[in-house]
Amino acid sequence: MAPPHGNRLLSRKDIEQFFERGVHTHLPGLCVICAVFGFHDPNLSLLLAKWKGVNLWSLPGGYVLRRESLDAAARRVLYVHTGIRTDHLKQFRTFGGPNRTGAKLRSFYAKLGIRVPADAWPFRRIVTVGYYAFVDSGKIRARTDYMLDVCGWYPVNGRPRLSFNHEQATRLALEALRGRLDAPAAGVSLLPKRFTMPELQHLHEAVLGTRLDRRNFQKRMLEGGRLERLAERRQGGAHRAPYLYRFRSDRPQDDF
Amino acid sequence: MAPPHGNRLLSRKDIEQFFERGVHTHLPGLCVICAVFGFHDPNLSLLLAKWKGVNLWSLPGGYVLRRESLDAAARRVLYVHTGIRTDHLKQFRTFGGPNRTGAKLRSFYAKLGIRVPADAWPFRRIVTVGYYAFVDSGKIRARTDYMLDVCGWYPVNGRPRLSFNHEQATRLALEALRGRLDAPAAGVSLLPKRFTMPELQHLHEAVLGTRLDRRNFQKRMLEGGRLERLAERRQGGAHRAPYLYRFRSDRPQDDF
DNA sequence: CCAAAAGTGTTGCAATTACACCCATGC
DNA sequence: GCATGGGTGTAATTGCAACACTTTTGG
Repeated sequence: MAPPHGNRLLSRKDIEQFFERGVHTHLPGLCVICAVFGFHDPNLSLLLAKWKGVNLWSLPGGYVLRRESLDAAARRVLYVHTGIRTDHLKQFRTFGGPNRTGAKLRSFYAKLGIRVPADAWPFRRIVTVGYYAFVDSGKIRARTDYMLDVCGWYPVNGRPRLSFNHEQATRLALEALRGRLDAPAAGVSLLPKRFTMPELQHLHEAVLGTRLDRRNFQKRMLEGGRLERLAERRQGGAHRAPYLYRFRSDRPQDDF
Repeated sequence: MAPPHGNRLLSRKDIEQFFERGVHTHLPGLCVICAVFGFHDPNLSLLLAKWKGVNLWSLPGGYVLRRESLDAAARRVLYVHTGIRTDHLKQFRTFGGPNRTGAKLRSFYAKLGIRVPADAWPFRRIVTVGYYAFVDSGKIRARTDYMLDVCGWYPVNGRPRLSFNHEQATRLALEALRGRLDAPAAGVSLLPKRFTMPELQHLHEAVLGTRLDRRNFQKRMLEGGRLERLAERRQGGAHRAPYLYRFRSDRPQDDF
């Protein structure tokens, strides 16, 4: 995955350029949003951004270039706003009500002192393709581009209230994520190469929002032989040392 | 659902108008397609259209008006091309590769003798929101608008090969349809108000593409008490007369 | 030595699958 | 009367959920 825009996040200049030339470089009337769920044992969080100078929280999102796929747009947009890279973005729904607009953004750009055409397409009706992803929020720190005051991880339960229709989008994305948990090797990419059974269990529990039985969980994970137990145990924690496991790499992993 | 365009299907004049004024009335770069599955005991079919004068088969599709939702666009588009109305269109996927274009359509309009701007947006890159539906192909006859030679039902296995990416879209739509079969009351709207258990079973078998056990099927359908058996039986067929059932209407039906 | 986490197997229930016989009807 | 489809119940299996005791480790 080549770094888009080099390694920079969006700058003020990028935004000004977008409003000057965006109609040539981007697909008008279309945007993508990314519901990025983060896991850091044992917590499930959501990547949220607060727009600079206004009381506006949302999922990270942005516009689609004329020469890139929607999937690539989701990856790039996530990167240029938050510095986060992932290849595991999946579509969950496209939103296209006639009253969905970016009208709220006008005052945002006004406060930043960025001159924008009053009728630029980002302020008018917009169709939004929703993506979700699941990453390790311990490893991955979010940065903030020029447009944002804050960008970071918030607990899924007890997060700021989101604007646009992102509350609804988040609910749908979480449902989609839950539906993927029974896939073989679900969640592997969020754990270190060698991980313990309790760690894997916490991941599942965080996503499902429920508690699971240790023994039944272990049985389910081991059946099918995708996991391999190592001789070694994880030392250093309090209490009895748990075994380490790793995923057998010879099998295809759909994963998150 | 108010009849769009009165009760007319698309005429030559509508198409000419679209290419003159469409940029004002429609959202550019966006279209919807409808994978409409039809059931007529015991066959599962798919609604397909052959474009006039060219060897081009596809799912029915069309463009989105500036003032309508995507869902409404899917309903309207289906109607104005095929005369079919349904409220049960559901989204299954949005396709947005950078090479998806309507370039093939240029020669189509040329053969029809319709003057179109060479660079009109329908020939350039287009993002497509896919919808699917499930209707009674016995009750519902498809008509053909001005653009089509043929529009009708074809067996899902053994249909003409589809252009654009509609083969892939059809596969994804069928998967989505199958996933809805375990919903309560799945498939009711495709059957007469009073129907027999074998009829309901054939419907499920057609969608799943497998055979089911009569007794187990009946058990599953009856548990939960959504079906009510009537005293009457369906007379007139060969062999033993099966009971009639109807759905209890006091319960919410998601259905297809 | 106590608290807290991790390892391990069995049992019971519920859901699903498999299966066989009788009945009604048309030809 | 026979072939065909429809009606019904039970037995076997499978999958899932519930559950208790022992081991290890740090404090």
